[in-house]
Amino acid sequence: MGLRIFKGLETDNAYLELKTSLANNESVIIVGDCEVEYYGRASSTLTRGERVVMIKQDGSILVHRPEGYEPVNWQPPGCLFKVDSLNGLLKIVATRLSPHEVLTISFHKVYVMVCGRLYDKGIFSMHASEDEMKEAIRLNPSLIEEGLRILTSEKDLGEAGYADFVGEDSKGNFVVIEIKREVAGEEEVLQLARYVNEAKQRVNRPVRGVLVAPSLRRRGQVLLEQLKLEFKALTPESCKRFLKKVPRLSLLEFME
Amino acid sequence: MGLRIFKGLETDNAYLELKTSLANNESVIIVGDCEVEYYGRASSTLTRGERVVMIKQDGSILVHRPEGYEPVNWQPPGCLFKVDSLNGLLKIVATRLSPHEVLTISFHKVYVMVCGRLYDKGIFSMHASEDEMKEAIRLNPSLIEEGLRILTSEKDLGEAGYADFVGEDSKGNFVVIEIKREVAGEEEVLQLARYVNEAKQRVNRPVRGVLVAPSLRRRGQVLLEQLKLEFKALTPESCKRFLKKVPRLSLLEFME
DNA sequence: GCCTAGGTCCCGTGT
DNA sequence: ACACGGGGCCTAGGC
Repeated sequence: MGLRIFKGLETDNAYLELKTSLANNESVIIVGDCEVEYYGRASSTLTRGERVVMIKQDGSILVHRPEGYEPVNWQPPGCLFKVDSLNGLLKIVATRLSPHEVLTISFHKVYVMVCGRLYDKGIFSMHASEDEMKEAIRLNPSLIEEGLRILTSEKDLGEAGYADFVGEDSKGNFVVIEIKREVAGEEEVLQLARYVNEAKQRVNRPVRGVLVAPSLRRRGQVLLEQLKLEFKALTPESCKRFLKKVPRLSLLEFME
Repeated sequence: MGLRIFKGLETDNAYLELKTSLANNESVIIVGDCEVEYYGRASSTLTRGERVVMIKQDGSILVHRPEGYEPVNWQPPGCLFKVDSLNGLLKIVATRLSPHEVLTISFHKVYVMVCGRLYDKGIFSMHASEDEMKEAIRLNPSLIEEGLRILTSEKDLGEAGYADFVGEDSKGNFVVIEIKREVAGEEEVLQLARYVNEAKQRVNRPVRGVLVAPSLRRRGQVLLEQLKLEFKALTPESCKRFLKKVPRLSLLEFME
């Protein structure tokens, strides 16, 4: 690791180092006293204060205040950087082309600057998402109801969108299934209703619609009853527990 | 500024410094080689790689890979930290109480560590959001239609939620107005429909519903027609241009 | 480019 | 605590 670390740099020296770093596509962290302006979909100003600015190798940039999860200002990956040194200020202009947005950071003081390429080939894997619920249901449709058979996943229903699953119940009814990892509401019921209506026009037999989620909000319950749809409570945790018990294909194999 | 900066610390020394920093409620930035685990609403693992970890004064923590706008793992403000040094590893455990979630970061190597309190009393101000559209419309309802009068803003419509505005047109009809800063869709039409239905039960005269947004998606258009609601195209930019021309009260004065 | 759908979304606000 | 609405949301996938 060849990180270059600078303490208490004058802004004009910081400018030179930063220019080199950006030319070499390095990551840069700057801690210092700055002000920030943004113009684009919205616009904002932030007066002077001490912050952490992170520039990443993919052309993203974040301005972090000493509190809060979110960056106060930022630019997503792929933006263009221009740096300048004038009147004792280190100026960083990060421009995004589409939509056209400009972020300008002006450092009055640079306390610390860390420059260097970071090597990260680590593998990130996530679990207990909607995908895991889908896999569990595919392997064991009786998690939703006894006798259910899954026919297709991610069924294209044209204008209506994509149903998570379509299947068939023990009585031969067509079943459209929409799965949510979290508590569902009106929006999710409406989504299912679209799929069911579309399916009714395509299938020459009774069509049921089942919303699968950990729970359903009051408004969603009202709409669900009006539209004569059904709800089945199921949590990602219970799906995960089920998957643990079953020797199974990997998610990747499932996807192909 | 009294930032403490450490290069190439052994993990056990990093542990001691980090413990002191957290006890003093300082911000900490660590650049190093680490692995990460998360368990909570979902769960994830991330194998070894070089990353930037930021701990903030409000108890939030972010793990940033060298690419991407978003942190790969994180914990929002208010979490509890526990640090440990064992087997040559610096271990940081950040726990959130509700929902119960645990983030564990294990550093194999610490390249740089920066510790210190940051002072940021800067003032952040945002413009051209939905609020600015509302203010422009309030000052000049004819941006929506000639002869419109605004009666109240944020009218409480009980179960149905809050309409952005209610007003009265030149023919004495009651008008419910929903404003969106961005392209609107089905969801926004549905929201307006709720407000209109609620208003109809409360007002003893014809009720119109107008959705105001830069544009309306196809699906939204269909639903809008079905529900006999109306759409008026208006962009935040045009509202901003209007506001610039008018000497006006501040947003704060408007809010009271 | 637009549109759809999801997220450990986060965040404020109100009940 | 839950629910609802908003965000410069961001991100990924399809067309």
